[in-house]
Amino acid sequence: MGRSPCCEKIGLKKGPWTPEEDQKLLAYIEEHGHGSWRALPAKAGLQRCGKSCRLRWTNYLRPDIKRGKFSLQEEQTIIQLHALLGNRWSAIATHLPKRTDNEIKNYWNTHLKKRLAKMGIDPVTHKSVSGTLTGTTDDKSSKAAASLSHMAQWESARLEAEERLARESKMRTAAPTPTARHVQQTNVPASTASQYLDVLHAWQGAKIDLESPTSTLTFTGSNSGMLPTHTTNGLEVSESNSGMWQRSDELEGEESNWQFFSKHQVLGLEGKDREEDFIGCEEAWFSGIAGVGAGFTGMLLDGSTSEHDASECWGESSNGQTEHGNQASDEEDKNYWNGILGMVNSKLPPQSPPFV
DNA sequence: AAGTTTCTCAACCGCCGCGCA
DNA sequence: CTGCGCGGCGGTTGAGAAACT
Repeated sequence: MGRSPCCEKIGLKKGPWTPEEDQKLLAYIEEHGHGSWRALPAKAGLQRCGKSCRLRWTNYLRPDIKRGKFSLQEEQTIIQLHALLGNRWSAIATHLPKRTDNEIKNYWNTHLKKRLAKMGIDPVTHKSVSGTLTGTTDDKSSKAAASLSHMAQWESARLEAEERLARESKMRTAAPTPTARHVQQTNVPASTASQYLDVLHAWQGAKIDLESPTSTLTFTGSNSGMLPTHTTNGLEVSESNSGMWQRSDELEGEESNWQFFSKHQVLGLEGKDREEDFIGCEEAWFSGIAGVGAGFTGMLLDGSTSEHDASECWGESSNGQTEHGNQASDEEDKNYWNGILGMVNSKLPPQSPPFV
């Protein structure tokens, strides 16, 4: 098409932004909004192209950005969503408030991908490479993988529906805010919520139809939707090996917010900061969320493998070297895992069967 | 202590889809 | 209907930092 470049290549600065440039950009946007990115640099007195300004703003200067280490919960969410969505970083970012797609992409490429690979999980397919991970059976693996595939298809359809609804709502209302893409998928106008819900109901319905051998879903009525509850081999807190999608109706009145609750949240471990001494639990989670492994719950419940596998996960040191053979012999590790189990047990609803 | 390798992440590049004229 | 401009997205790069030899 012979399109012109996004900006004049000559005379524009590239590379790292200086504090002065940041200040200029920040001051301008705070006063005027960004408006047209293409026109912004000249107005703000910056020798940058609009694209560079937009990137700097969205990835760094925006006030609603959370920086620093990813929490364990965020890591789990990223892996879960990547298994469902693939490299759709912007879609993944909509599920991680205050994180940018660029940051998530970087974190995946530099940390999570390597760790999954190291554990014998293909970071692309999220399937076990060897098929022997954590002693899982082939039968379990294939069923879990099939289930995940269904979920991926439905999540994809759901996202498309959300995008469509967002577009429709945009047509009906005023122009969206500059950061609309970060809002559009969670906040749905009441006028379109019913359509949105159709998709979500179908999504939930399909999950019922999946007839997972390890999970059944029941629904209890709520004011405007369904709230899935779970019974998994008599344990009510685990759906498949991953977590659960839940809708929160109480947040914004008529607005519906769908949210993925990780297993740790379901189990009552949410809010625990990622600490060095939490790596073992983290690794256990990785084994579970692979979609093909025995799962965190499985490891905890399966007496024949639980402590062994958990200890192997725990054995991974911070320098990235997997210390095979450093098993449950360490008394500290035992205490640690007992502590985790105790925490899990203490946070379970009274009617839930205890871990053994 | 110095050189080399590896890791991290901000920033860039190019393509794509949408909206407008 | 078509072409163009723009914003957004995902892949990639490269400079600096950290780790290793």
